[in-house]
Amino acid sequence: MAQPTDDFVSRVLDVVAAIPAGRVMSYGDVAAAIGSRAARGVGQVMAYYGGEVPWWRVVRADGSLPPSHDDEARQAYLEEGTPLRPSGSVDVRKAVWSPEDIHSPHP
DNA sequence: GTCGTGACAGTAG
DNA sequence: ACTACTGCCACGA
Repeated sequence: MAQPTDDFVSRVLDVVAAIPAGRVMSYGDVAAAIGSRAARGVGQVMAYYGGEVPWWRVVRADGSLPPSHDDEARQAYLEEGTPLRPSGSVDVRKAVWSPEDIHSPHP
């Protein structure tokens, strides 16, 4: 049954799973991509179902990594080649991705 | 059925 | 730079 959980979760997982390697999306961006502002809801979905999607490609609006998993995420960025900043965060300026950017104007 | 909490965002002071 | 409030969603007690 399409409970509110499965519906919201399905959309979040779908968007997160659609993020290509080397790119990242902020919680608010993911929420906006599914037509909601539940940045918090997205984080909750990650906490419960994040094991099924590249949660490390989801970062905070300022590019900061999750306080509890920044170490894992940072390692993944090195493997994916995500633009990192000397501050230890992601260069959101270049790594921010959007479902409409699938065309990738220019790498 | 209400309250509190959490991998958040944005604005205001 | 910081804290505080609000908005949104789901889960646990």
